[in-house]
Amino acid sequence: MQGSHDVRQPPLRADARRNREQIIEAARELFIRFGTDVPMEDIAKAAGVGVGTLYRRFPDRDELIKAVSLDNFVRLLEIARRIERDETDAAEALSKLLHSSLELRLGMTLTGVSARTYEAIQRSLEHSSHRGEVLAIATRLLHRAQQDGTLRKDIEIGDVVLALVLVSRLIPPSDSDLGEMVFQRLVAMMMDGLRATAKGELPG
Amino acid sequence: MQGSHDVRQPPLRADARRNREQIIEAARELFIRFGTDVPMEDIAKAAGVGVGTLYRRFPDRDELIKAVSLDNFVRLLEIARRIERDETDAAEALSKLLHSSLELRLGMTLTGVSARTYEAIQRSLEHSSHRGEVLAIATRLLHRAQQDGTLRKDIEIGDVVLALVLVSRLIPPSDSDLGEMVFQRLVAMMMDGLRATAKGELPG
Amino acid sequence: MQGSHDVRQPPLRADARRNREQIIEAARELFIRFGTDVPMEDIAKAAGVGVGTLYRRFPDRDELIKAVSLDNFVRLLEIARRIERDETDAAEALSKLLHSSLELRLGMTLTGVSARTYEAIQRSLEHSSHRGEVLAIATRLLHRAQQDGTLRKDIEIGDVVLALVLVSRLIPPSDSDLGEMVFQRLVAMMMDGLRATAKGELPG
Amino acid sequence: MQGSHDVRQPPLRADARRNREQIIEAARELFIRFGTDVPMEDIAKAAGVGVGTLYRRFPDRDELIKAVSLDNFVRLLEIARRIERDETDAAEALSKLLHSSLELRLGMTLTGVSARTYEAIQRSLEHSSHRGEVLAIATRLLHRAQQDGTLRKDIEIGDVVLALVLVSRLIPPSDSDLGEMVFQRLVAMMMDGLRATAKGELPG
DNA sequence: TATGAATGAGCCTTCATTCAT
DNA sequence: TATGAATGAAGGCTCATTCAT
Repeated sequence: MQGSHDVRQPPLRADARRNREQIIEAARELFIRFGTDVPMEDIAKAAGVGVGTLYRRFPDRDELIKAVSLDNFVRLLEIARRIERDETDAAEALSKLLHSSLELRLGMTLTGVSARTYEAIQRSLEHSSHRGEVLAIATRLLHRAQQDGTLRKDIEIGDVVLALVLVSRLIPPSDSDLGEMVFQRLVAMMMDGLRATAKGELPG
Repeated sequence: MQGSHDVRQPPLRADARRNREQIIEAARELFIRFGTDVPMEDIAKAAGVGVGTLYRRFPDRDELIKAVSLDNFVRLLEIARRIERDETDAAEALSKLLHSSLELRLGMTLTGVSARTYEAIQRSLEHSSHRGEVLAIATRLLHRAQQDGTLRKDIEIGDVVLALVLVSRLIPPSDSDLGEMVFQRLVAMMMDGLRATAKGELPG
Repeated sequence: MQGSHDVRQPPLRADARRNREQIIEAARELFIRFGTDVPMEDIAKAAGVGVGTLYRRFPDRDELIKAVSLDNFVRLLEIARRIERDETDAAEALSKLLHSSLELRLGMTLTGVSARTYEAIQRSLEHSSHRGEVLAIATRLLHRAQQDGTLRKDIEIGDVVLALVLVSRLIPPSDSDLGEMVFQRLVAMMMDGLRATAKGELPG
Repeated sequence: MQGSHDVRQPPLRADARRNREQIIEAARELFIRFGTDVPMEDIAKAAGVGVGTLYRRFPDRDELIKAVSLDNFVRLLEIARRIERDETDAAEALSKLLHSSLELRLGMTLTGVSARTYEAIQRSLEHSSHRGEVLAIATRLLHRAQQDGTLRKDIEIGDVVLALVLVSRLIPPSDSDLGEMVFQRLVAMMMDGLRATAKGELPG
């Protein structure tokens, strides 16, 4: 699955395709830094195109958000597959997956996105299919780790996902190395919370 | 919380004071639900006053955000003091503090707040003083818990704060009981990550 | 019914009311000259207010069109009543009514108004009530004229209305006196078409 | 109508010519239904070509309007000639001419056409030549009818033209048969207004 | 030559803030 | 002092027109 995002459309012309990718790239960047309500014009400028081009490709802001979000999942899926294939220690694999999601800022702050839009995005076919596959991989990893005895038995994949979403939503604290470090510690702590040695009782 | 939030101002008349409180209350509510960029007019309406009144009290949006944020810390400080006084188990106390912050949605999503503003808020005198006191309490609790051997020794108060901010920033997951439960599990997991039994090495 | 256009609203402040009237006046003028799709900003400017004010009063273009249209009918109703009261010759009265409608450009070209909007306007309560009253008067006049034997018996009020709408939709041929004259001749001709002496058979 | 509408151009290739005609046809259709300010892209799509092709044929919207309008007159002229040749009763011939214009929606609402453009169109050579011929025919018919004593003597060709423009500008009343009927009655009434039996005095 | 992508000007609308009542 | 009206800057989006493929 290397990339054809559009279904049932005549393939884009080479230049149009390049534009599309630049727009998504620029949008991801700006969404992460300023939230999903940055001016469309800024996105267009960052992508090196006019607003018109942006709107031709993505009829409105929601479509663009959806596209960026989908693109994120496409990348993550690729990563998840590689991790599952290459990493034998299941708990370690899960940890790597968490880190990767973080790097993608997968749960970028969806500033100003209405609940309706959010649901729509989630429900979109391709989106949910990719998400489903990533989840399937994560679930397999979790189960293996639980059977290995490295992760506690009373957690479910939902707990992992929530942690992930949560962390990735953190506004990057000024891009500094310090910020990076803070992230790392946090993830490490959370992983510790997931381990089999943990003693607390989980509610629910 | 013995009252006058403003320094060096003649105390407000009773009705003016009531207005001020209603505005802060309404703003907190709307900030949590829709982000800090809700229309000022909506806030005024929710508070039952005209925009003019709102602006008389808070010269601009940033002032209002600052005020709501400060008000949050005032409340939290009160809670923190009570917890420290009443709860003998330090780790448990820290856990309660985490939960309370959560309930206040302390780190309400500061949508659209520029980094500059954010810093300004943080630096503001009263603000930092309250925050400092809460932090001091949390630090005492952490140290006690570490000496008790209930929390691991390689964490610092910053880790706790980050966890706290993080969790409190969660978009309220649709107000349902399920959402509540999800919260609880997450916090429990994080607490487990903080415990002395945890085995991982923290980076940094 | 001298003028309170808003139902169930607190009465507007004096200045606001004046603005409202100026806006309607300006809009009527520009709608007639350039169609109902003139830039809102031009209307605001012509009314001597900012766009914001215009939008505060009329949430969107359709509301403005509706208001202008209603205002037209309010005026026409007043005129119709006076004519019915003062003019004893029924055919002459009808002719005068035609001329008045014309002067109001009652059927100003509703450029770019969607069918949906158009219907909505027609259906609006106040609108249809006013229109209904004008129609009632016109119908009475027509019947009287038919009994007098001055107007032909095979026409109905709908024929008159259509003629009226039609004529008033004519783009004013460059405001000249010539244009005025042309109008007059046309109406005269149409009246002749309505008279009892006419010999043609009407289809339908 | 022996074909080349453009003067002093090499005749178009067969396919180009077909494109041209399809565009004019589509434009007429859309102009009538939505006014002359429909998006150019819609016209192109309806004609089954790309916008580029449309612009190659008609450098801008005004040219297209002019072309459609001219095409209308070309057709009308043909009709007028046939009517004059075949219909012996002059008043009846005039009536038929009115109806034909109506069917062509000759005076389609020139939404958003600036006065300047409008004048330009009128003045254009071919346009005025065709219009001139139609007018000449209409004038001959009018005179004949006046001498026959079937039409009143105080009207001029301009009155007829105005009536015609007027009627043809009617927004197609929802395509229904009822709408058709309404048209017919109106034209009949106007013809009656033109007849010699009419008694009114025309101003001017 | 035909196509449809890209551009950007222009209008629409919202809303923070100011100010008359 | 409280209110809500007025302003205008800013961002959204559309579409006429140009231009690369």
